[in-house]
Amino acid sequence: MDQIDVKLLKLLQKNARAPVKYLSGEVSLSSPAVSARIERLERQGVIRSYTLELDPLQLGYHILAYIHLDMSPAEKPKFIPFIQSCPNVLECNCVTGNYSMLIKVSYPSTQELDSFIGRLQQFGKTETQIVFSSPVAPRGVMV
Amino acid sequence: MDQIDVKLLKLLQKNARAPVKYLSGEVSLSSPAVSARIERLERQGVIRSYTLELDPLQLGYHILAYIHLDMSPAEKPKFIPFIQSCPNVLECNCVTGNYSMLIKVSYPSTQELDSFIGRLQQFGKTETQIVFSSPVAPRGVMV
DNA sequence: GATGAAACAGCCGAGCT
DNA sequence: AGCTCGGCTGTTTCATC
Repeated sequence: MDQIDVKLLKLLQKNARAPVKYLSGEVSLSSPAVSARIERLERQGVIRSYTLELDPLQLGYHILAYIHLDMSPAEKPKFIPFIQSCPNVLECNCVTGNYSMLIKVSYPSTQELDSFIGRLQQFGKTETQIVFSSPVAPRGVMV
Repeated sequence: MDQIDVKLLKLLQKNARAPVKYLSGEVSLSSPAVSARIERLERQGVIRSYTLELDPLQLGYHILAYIHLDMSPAEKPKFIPFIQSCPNVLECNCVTGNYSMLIKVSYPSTQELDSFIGRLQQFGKTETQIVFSSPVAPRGVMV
């Protein structure tokens, strides 16, 4: 992991479909050399995957919310498979503090969100925060 | 936006570098037809960008945390530019409830996190939750 | 939206430093 | 041993139907 790797990651983060030829010009290396570096970063697992950033609104997801769930540890074995099977769950984190789970969800309307919260309450007490705006839109770590 | 568009988005979400030829086979269309659809989705803004999913740990980011910030609305004009200029801020949302801002950050260690929280406190009261584990790792909306 | 042709990029070899 | 330059294959894109 040297400075050239970092630069390649930055460039690919901006556009994951950037041609190797373009990248090689930016870092002043040959195409095969860049190819080999990218392949290594993939093998090492630094690059987990190439993915899309989509517009939730255009896909009909108008409601973004964070749900805090206060759950007893005994529920966890049941909770984990459940939460992983929910397609609208964008993120679920086990965190410090009273509300032990922090869940990020996206739904077409508050109606579906409410229904989901209802199902969540079998695991514990919830507290929901609706997102109004995002001064910093979700993004990956900066390399 | 028909079912073919949805399928293309799903495939690209799994691998944004998938060749058009492969995609065209999956949806039983010709390459130019698929190319045109992708181009349209880009123009419409459904596809915001092609990006990478990176491993934060391999990049030295060992601490992931959510910070709740209780800020008076008067501070907002100063706060927004500040938070947008912080490279370690992965996300910043304006939410309902007392703690009006929910900020997701990533730092190499608790030391840097603590220093950041110190700077945040000029804007209001904070409450921090460290992430232990992520049963559902951050992901985009499912199409 | 499909087909065929041209341009382009990516891959793999050989030669070089 | 690693990098750079060459040719070859496969993919993308454009014009036409």
